[in-house]
Amino acid sequence: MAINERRETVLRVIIEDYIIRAVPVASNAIVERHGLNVSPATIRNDTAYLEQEGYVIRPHHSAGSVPTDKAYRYYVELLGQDIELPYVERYLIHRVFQEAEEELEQWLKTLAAFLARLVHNLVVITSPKAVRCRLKHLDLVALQDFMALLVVVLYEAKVRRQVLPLSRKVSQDELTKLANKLTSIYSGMTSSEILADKEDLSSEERQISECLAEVIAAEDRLEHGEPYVEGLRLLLSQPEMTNSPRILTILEVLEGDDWLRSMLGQEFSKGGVKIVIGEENPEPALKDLSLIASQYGVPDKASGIVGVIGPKRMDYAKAISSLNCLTALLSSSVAEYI
Amino acid sequence: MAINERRETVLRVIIEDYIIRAVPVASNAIVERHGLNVSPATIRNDTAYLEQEGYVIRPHHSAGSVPTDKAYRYYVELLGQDIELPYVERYLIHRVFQEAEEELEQWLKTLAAFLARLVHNLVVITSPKAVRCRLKHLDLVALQDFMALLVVVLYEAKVRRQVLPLSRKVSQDELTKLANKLTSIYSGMTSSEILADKEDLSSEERQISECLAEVIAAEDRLEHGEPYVEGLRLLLSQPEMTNSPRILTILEVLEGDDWLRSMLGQEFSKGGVKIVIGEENPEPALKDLSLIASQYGVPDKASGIVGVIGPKRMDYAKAISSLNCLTALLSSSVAEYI
DNA sequence: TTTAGCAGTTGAAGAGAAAGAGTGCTAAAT
DNA sequence: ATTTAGCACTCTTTCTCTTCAACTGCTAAA
Repeated sequence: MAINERRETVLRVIIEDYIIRAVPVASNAIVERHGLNVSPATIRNDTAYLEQEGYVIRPHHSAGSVPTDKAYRYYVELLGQDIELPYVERYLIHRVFQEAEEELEQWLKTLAAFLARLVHNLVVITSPKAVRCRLKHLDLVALQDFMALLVVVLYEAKVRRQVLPLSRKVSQDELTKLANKLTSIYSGMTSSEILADKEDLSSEERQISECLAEVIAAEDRLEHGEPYVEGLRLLLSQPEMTNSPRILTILEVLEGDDWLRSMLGQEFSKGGVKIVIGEENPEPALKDLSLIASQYGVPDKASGIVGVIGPKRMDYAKAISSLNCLTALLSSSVAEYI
Repeated sequence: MAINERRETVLRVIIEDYIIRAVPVASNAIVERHGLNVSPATIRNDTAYLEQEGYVIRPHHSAGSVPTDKAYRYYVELLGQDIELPYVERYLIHRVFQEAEEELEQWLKTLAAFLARLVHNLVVITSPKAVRCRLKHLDLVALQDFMALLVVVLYEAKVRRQVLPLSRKVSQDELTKLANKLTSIYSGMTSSEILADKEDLSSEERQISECLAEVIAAEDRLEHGEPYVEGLRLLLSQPEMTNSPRILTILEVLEGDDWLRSMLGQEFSKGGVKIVIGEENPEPALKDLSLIASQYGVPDKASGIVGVIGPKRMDYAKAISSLNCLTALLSSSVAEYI
């Protein structure tokens, strides 16, 4: 009783059948739907073996086989990273990609929504985030007598605002001059460079530059850019989600702020996609979902993440290959803008 | 057989009881829970009348009363607009409001999430949108030889980006000078003012200023600011949502782009809240939900919207008064920044 | 106009019974 | 040693039937 070629085939057939139908796979069906030249009884012997080895379980004693996490893990390792995405899908992704909208946010949202429809699951894309942000430009806007708004424009046209308390009444004219001066000194610098270069500044300018550096440093500290989540309805329309209190706990997690961090906390294998299956998931509420995520961008410069979240029973081949296709495009786009 | 005081009381009691318990209200319960000095049989006569007049229906022949849309409409008219929010809630809203985060987006998100928890339903807040946007500042960033990025900073620190094709190769230095010149000319202007004032410009500058005006005009054309939606889990955890295919169609609408427009398309009664109940809703998928929305800001200058979406059986008094409280705060905040 | 009393309705919950799907096991065949 | 046919067994699903409890509607009296 050992693993052999037919048993591997049987396992693969069970997984792929279950991915499509979401129903336990019977020995009969395995034979019928995949011209294996053996009888159902033989298949039953094989599935008994697979069950013993922990690759499948039965919902109850006389039911068909359902793949376990171990089976899915086996399956994705078997698939590998280099899956060819069918031409039609590839073409569509390219098309949507090229129809760049003027706004980055809108564009990422559109991409996420499109990918979600393609893989029929939830998709999250984070905006590209530079490892070390650099100042492009700063503005100071008078709010009240002792209060100004510091507008910080970073490279990649990211903008941050910060309310700034002043020790005296400063006119808008004066503020504009201040802003111009500081912009010309600090443009192109990172937060630590700004902190280092403070000679020849009045105490007031010094105070603003410290605030400025802190805004940029805060940006640096973020682990990822703004996440765009699309396709919740697609995830929730999956058969395993229909009637269950689970969807509420899932929503609860997804509406929170730190699920992304906890999911993506671990490093990415360079270039490849990261796959988290069921119980491997650190977040308890998501323990019967799978996550496939991929990093795009330029390593050590600027990068973002594209991820697909769906039931464990998801079309891994399609998700992986779509992700590969999209991240390649996004990476080249980021490379251009750096 | 006509409406009289007790019957109005009975109707109010039915509505308020149903809002709390989400279960058909029996004649017994009406008497017991609200010391009416009559017998259940009398109440039954009254509910029979209310049913005839279309204020309540019965899910089946021997069940208690459930309020109709007409009843809710009657109820909110009765409530009026000036409901006092209990001190605790008012205090909490003020507190969250004062804890301003540095980023407008983050702050609105926090406010929406807080309000959602308070009214236990879905909340949407749109960012304030100026009727006529004014340029604060513009930047030009070299991308490639014949391509620049136009960064437009509007008042209220809104930022828009637009890729700009150039007819020749322009250095970053030259672009910066161009941007400074155009900023000094156009700062504080609206899109039509920019279009009007184009004398003394080279054809290149003219081209940029047209692009600039178009970006601002596009912003003007938007009907509302960016919407922040929070509390989906709260809406979906309402008893009427638990097991139903409805939640999928609702999600479908909510994930789309134009439900807000269709819901808020009609004008706001000045100052007051707008209430849409059940069938009054233009969007079919939302026909058994209610929307309560309120506009904040400075009329004809800049404004946004705060809305609560929940089952028809929602706590209208609490929602209306919370909304009033929050919009007052938001309005004064917008007035300050204008 | 209100009330007590009671018959009548309806849905919800539970208990069988029957049907269907699919396996496990055994003994024979290859 | 593997494979297969055959059959008993298990478990879920679905239906029907019954019972129960929750209410109302109606009637006749207060």
